[in-house]
Amino acid sequence: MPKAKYNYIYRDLKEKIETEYYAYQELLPSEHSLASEYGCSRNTVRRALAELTAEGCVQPMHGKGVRNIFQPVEQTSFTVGGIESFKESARRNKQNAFTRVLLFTELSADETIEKRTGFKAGTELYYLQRLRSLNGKPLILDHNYFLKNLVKGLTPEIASHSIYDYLEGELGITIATSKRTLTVEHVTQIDEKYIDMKDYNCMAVITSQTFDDNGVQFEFTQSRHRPDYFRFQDVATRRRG
Amino acid sequence: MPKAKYNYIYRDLKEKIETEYYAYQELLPSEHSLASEYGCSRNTVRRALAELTAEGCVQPMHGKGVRNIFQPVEQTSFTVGGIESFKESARRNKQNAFTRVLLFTELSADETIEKRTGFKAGTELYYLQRLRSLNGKPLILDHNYFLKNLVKGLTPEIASHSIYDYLEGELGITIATSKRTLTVEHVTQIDEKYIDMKDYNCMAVITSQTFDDNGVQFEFTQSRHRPDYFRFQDVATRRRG
DNA sequence: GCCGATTTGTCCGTATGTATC
DNA sequence: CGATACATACGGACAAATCGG
Repeated sequence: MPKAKYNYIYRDLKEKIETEYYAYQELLPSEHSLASEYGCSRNTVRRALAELTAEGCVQPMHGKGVRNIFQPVEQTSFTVGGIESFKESARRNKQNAFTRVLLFTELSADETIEKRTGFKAGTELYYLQRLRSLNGKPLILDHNYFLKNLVKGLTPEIASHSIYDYLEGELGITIATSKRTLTVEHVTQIDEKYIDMKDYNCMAVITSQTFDDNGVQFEFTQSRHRPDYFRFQDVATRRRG
Repeated sequence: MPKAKYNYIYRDLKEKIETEYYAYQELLPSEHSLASEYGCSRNTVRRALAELTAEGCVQPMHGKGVRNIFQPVEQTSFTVGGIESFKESARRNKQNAFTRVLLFTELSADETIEKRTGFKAGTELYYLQRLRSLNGKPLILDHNYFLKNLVKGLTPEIASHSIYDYLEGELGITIATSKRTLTVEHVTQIDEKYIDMKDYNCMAVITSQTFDDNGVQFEFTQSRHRPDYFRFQDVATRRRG
């Protein structure tokens, strides 16, 4: 969708990196030569490189060049990364996804909910519980709160497919950022009721607040994963100064 | 240390956001007016804003303005974020840190280690086990592998203080990026020997490969945290296209 | 050690496009 | 419609780091 030139260059470079057209640990062509290759300014090349740097695909070295440090990740379990719907994650992890809606209600936020979710008391919300299965095995239990004001006309039917498709496709909501916290918590009775926990007494828990492009929080979700099918990946860069 | 102008602007804006000089959900001054305020070009302001955006502090809105969406995080447990030494994390979390070196050896990587750590078989490594305590309670168990070639002259004495201080201060190594994977695993005998696990039978596990500014991996670490004192935070942005 | 060529890092001024109000 | 705001892109300038001769 974005017709931006830097975005095209970003995708092109990324493909050449992933397919090892540029070998691992090798230097990419200089910014100057990339600029003439793509017929653009050096700034535009630099912008594409900045994205690749943020993803940990390349490493720019002052005075030397830009090194390819991309390594493919193993995809054994269910890997979580950026903002994705369950469907998208499942497709990326090449797994068969199924969602069962356990609970679909509406409620008004009180002070307890405000403190936990970030929604002001009195706010009208949808509250859902959904059980996610991969290849037939129930492994993830989601508790979702959606802002009724913004996420209009939500139904159990939609919730059993993809709410994100509905938000972005039907309602024209632009999902912008998501603040996530990852913790490990004791299993609950609800967890044990729906998920075969084997001998684990803990769950990997992702809680997230998600905002649209107006800075309005429209979602709070707690996503509880069985440990052996959970993997979260991240590339961090060291902050100097 | 970075005397870059955009870095100064970034820090100045961040402080004004954190201290609510700019209120939550309010718009910042326009890029144009910030540029004249700081006596710089609009590009330089935009660069500072881009960093704040990546951190989830602000949200730029096309045609409208830039909204402050910073919310302070609760710091009850031990929160992990960017690349930090244990000491730095402890200071940020306002906790008293103590490190005990359980094991300090040298070894040569075999194929099992290569597969797990990313160090080629035959590579000479330091292998350490360290127990981390917060406010007197042992809570974290680290398994560290360091490249002997690069991390010269490591001693148990240094390992009991801060290896990162040693790397950056004494050896002049620049820490660049770290690829991290977060999983939840069963407790091991070693975990139970040193850490009071209460009734948890799982640990929050961060495994990380860390690279210097030449793209050379010099560290592989597995950091095992007791669940109730573990918290990982993250801001993700939705990728379009 | 010095010098010059190359490469990335920072910054500027300007122009144009697009969305909002 | 015009004014304002952010988004993209260009070309140029100089600084800082690296490397080879």
